Amino acid sequence: MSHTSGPAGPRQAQKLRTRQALLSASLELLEQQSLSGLGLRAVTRAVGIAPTGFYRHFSDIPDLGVALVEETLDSLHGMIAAILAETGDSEQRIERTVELIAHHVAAHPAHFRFLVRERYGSVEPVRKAIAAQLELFTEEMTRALAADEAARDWSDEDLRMLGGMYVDHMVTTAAEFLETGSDGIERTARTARNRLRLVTVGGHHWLDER
Amino acid sequence: MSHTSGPAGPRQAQKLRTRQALLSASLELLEQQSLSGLGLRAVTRAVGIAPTGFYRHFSDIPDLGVALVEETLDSLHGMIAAILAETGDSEQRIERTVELIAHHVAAHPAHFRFLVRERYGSVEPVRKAIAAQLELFTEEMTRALAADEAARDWSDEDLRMLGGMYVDHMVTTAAEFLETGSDGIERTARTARNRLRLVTVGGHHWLDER
DNA sequence: TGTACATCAGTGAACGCGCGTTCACTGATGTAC
DNA sequence: TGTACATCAGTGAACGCGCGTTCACTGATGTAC
Repeated sequence: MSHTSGPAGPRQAQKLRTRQALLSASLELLEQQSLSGLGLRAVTRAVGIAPTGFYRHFSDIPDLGVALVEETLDSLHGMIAAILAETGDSEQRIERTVELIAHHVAAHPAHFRFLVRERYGSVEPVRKAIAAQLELFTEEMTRALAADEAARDWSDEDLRMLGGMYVDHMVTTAAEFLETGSDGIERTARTARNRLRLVTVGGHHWLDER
Repeated sequence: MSHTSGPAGPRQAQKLRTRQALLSASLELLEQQSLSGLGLRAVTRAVGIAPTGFYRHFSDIPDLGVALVEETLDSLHGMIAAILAETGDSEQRIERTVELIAHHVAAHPAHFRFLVRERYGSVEPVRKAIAAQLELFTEEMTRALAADEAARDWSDEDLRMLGGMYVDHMVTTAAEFLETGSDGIERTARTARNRLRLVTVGGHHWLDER
């Protein structure tokens, strides 16, 4: 084995491909059911390997679930980075934020469905992994807020609360886009923008009323 | 059969008691797993009747789930009524609201766990039933907000958005209380109060910035 | 009130099915010399 | 480069188990007269 990554011959590469196939087949099956109802046999059947092959990659379904969290939250991370990169006045940023959420949800519906469903699901390791990742996003969001001069007199705790509200709002909005048929998208987007506006207005006057 | 309720002899009464036992045993089992993983045999075993007895009360597990939603959301309705009945200035109402949420969650943890877990769970009829009930709460909350003179110039849509934020906040806060060990309760409560304050401040200045 | 019949909540045996896991295996890939 | 041995991703048979559902049933409760 080399220092960090090990050899990467054809065998290793094939193993990775199979692992990836297991993950994406699972994600697809999870559009219709929750992780606790997903069977190892169903997953291997979808991929086209024998049931026992599963154990070469994961010890059980919760273990696969945790791996899915990591894959899935890369999606969300990309979205957050895109949102934070937006410039312009707050109204423009609000509009772009909601557009970006709608776009990312439409591009990766299975990722978001999994995230929303398992966030409070019954598989503890997965719940924990999601909570940890959302925690990281809150920190990232909070740092971005702290860099804004409008927040120079905010306490750390208040900034974190605000960052948490934005992250929560993103997840809630993503869930609403998933539930809404294509005809309700504009109504959902309008409500999402108004909620962001309300929070922003509250933020502008936060220090006045402390 | 009489006009509305039918006869209520010992047989009917016994049937109702068994039905109730099925519902509460299910709720207890659901603290550890999600509805899609709950088995009809596990439920009847917990109650002490034969598996086939289940069908005298429900056609399947999703059907029982929908009945659970109704029972569970009576809890939430009681909480909302108590919150709306609060008087005093907004700071006092915020404090009482968070206290009431903490108290109701501690008193009916299984109800809230079920609600939070199945809200975006994989059993469609249950998801639909929860969404419909939360919709009713949003309307109730919106009517209460509309009665407040501070909201006399708000549009219906904006009031509804605000009502939805309050309902969402309650559910989110309930979920947080459930996830938090007893040592984090005060921290969770403080964050919940601050979020309510932020939304309230935003509401006070909403019309200024329109 | 007493009798004869109807209802129906709960029973228990039986079924076929898909599940997770074990085990010894195969054969292509990797490695040491 | 060639050879001999090691590794290990994927196989396939077998297992015991709990599941949901069917069916004909029992016996207490309900009802008509």
